[in-house]
Amino acid sequence: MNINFDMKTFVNDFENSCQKVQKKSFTKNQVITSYIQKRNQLCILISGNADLVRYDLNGNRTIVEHFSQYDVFGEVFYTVTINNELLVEAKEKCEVLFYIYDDIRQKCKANCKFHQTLADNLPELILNKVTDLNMRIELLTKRSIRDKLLGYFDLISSRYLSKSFSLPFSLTDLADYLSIDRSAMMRELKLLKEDGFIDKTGNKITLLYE
Amino acid sequence: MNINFDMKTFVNDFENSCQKVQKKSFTKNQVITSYIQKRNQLCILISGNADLVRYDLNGNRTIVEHFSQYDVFGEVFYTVTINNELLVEAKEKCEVLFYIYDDIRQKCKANCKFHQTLADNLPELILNKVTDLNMRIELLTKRSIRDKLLGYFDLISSRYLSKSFSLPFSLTDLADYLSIDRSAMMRELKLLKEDGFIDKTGNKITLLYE
DNA sequence: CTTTTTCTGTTGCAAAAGCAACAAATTATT
DNA sequence: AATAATTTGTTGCTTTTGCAACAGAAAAAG
Repeated sequence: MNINFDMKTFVNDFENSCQKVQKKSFTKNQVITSYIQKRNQLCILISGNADLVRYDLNGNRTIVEHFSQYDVFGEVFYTVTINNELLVEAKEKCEVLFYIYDDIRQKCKANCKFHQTLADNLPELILNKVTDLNMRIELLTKRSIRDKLLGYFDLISSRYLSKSFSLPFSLTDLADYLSIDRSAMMRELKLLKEDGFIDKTGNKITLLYE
Repeated sequence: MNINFDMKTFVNDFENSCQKVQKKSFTKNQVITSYIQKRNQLCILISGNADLVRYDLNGNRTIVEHFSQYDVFGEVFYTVTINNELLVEAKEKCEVLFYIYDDIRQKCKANCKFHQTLADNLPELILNKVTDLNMRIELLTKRSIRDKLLGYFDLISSRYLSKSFSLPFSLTDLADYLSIDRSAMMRELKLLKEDGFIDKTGNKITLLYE
């Protein structure tokens, strides 16, 4: 991320933005946006957290991405296919800014600073998403449930700079995020405990290795 | 992609670029670049095709991405972790342009048009990568080998606008790309044939449904 | 043109993961 | 505070996937 760009300051300056940017609030379980056709929407999550969820034809649910404060999402990042339904669902009370991508790229007519700042920092913003997605791919390409779990725990651990952390997901959601069966995952968690790799109380995990 | 930006024209104009951009050639199986530390490298594949390959601690090989003409890759897109070795390997004779990302973003001192054009189109370039990665994630989150294969075939089919196509991979590589066991994949391909979903001769596939 | 190497196709067996079903615990709702 | 809904934890059984090994085909190298 460009060191001159601070999302917090940027977002707090919303009052000075132009009319084209919309700010909306959502309550738990509400659909923030659905990816249906090319709408060129770019969204910034100001508060709360939300999931990008896909429901496929077999009825499987996948949590494609998990968003928390200042994460960026929206249909610009996606080539929508016919076989799935893609929704961003609020997991709790959320506030979201909605942009039209073209207003960022092809210069907002109002020529406002708010759009301009975002345009200037767009490459880094999207680049961050690329590295996130690459980490996600690294997780998904792991061959066993055990490796997926340990890989995910390592990620969270290094993010929180601690061997002990609470999962940002329910265990049910974690299984949908790692794209594995929940009961098989529970079994593996138990084995990881028994084998002395982790400690687990509720959704609090402690890594016992390294 | 911005309609004003044509990668082919851009790349052919290389002779007029500044000194900072390097053009290198590679032969089959050579390592084009390895992702080791933050080197802020951005590369454009001018000709040939190459794979981004990861070797993990268990000795598993994963083809993280497959690159063909005008694809963009490099360490800027990756937060490198300790547990893997990431290499871009030429699958055949390749020509590659090497940029330093900072020269694109923080304006090349020579102020050359070549860097500037890329800077202007950087968001779309990176955005294309995001949508590619999202498609990749969609494949990897499929729950069975069968669904991964069919999902991949659909992708190629829609890219070539034909129900019949040659795979851009060897079957060995395809398994590493889908992150599944090769022999299990071969078995599933046979079943797909027997069940009348596909026809297959060598690495030429024909989809028999829809 | 011959040899070496890599890739394909196949199989039996073992291990891992998925499915279904249920009780207990926890969290939401009225 | 009582009830409903969701999540957690568990298990037996089934299915899928992975592993290992090998022969034949194809491709690359000498």
